[in-house]
Amino acid sequence: MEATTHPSPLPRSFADGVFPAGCPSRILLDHITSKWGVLILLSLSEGEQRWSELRRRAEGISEKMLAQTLKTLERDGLVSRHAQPVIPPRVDYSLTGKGYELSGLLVPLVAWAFDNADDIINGQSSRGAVPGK
Amino acid sequence: MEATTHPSPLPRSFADGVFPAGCPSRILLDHITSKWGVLILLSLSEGEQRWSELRRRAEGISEKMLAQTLKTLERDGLVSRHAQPVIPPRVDYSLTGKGYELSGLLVPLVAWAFDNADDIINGQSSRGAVPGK
DNA sequence: CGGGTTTACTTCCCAATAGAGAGTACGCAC
DNA sequence: GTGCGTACTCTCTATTGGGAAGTAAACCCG
Repeated sequence: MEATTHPSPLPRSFADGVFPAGCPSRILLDHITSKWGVLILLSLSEGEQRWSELRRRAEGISEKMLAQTLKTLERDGLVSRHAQPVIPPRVDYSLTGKGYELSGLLVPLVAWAFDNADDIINGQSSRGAVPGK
Repeated sequence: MEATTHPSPLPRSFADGVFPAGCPSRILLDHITSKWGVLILLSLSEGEQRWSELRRRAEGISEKMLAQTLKTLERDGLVSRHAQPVIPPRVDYSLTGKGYELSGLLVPLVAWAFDNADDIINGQSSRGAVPGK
């Protein structure tokens, strides 16, 4: 269906067969497109923030998931953690270089979702329903 | 790399407080950044494909999740479903206009993940481990 | 002409995962 | 010494996802 030409040429690599299950790309993709991963990367793209701030901004996240997501992103070298040994504890999180690179790609995606969300999600009453969702 | 300035100015809307849990943007974002949603949108960005083709290309997906994901994306108006009443059945899926728009934003993200995956995922032995993952 | 094959699903069951909420450590103000 | 505040971790339960089998109906094979 070459009618309109594709938005951008894909590297041949995922043209056929996408990429194998369990390969590094899949793993990384799962981390950064995870429900909370996106929100945290997005939030951090505004600058350094501490735990409690992130918790507030990623509204609805549980502490368990915040901890887990941050740990994963830190391990991936996308966010860096700076803990000050004071009491009560204070830990600041920020994006690394790679994290910023990534957030630059994430932002337009989220912006698009934001712009189109109302159109798409509301006014879908007569278009066939998925049971659970 | 943009040392200190942000990659792109975010709409004020998600600058503070991100967006509320359960709002349309969140729902849509969850659909399109879901593990399988990304892969299917990406695969379809190459053109119309039938069920069995998608199943093969999104390696590792279960039939249940393929059905569910396609249903969600169709409901969101991102993919369109064209069923031919033949036996054995033949159903073709393709992106809608909005779907193409979206895939144009998704592709660079996936390409980035693809390029950085090896660096990031391999060679992370000494950097602290997350239990399950 | 009976049986196997093919395709696009749906349903059921169980394992894995996410979420809610309580628990913890520690210093400080009162 | 009681209580607060922060950044976690732990445990228990709710939700979700994968695997496999089931289904319909035209076709090919022998």
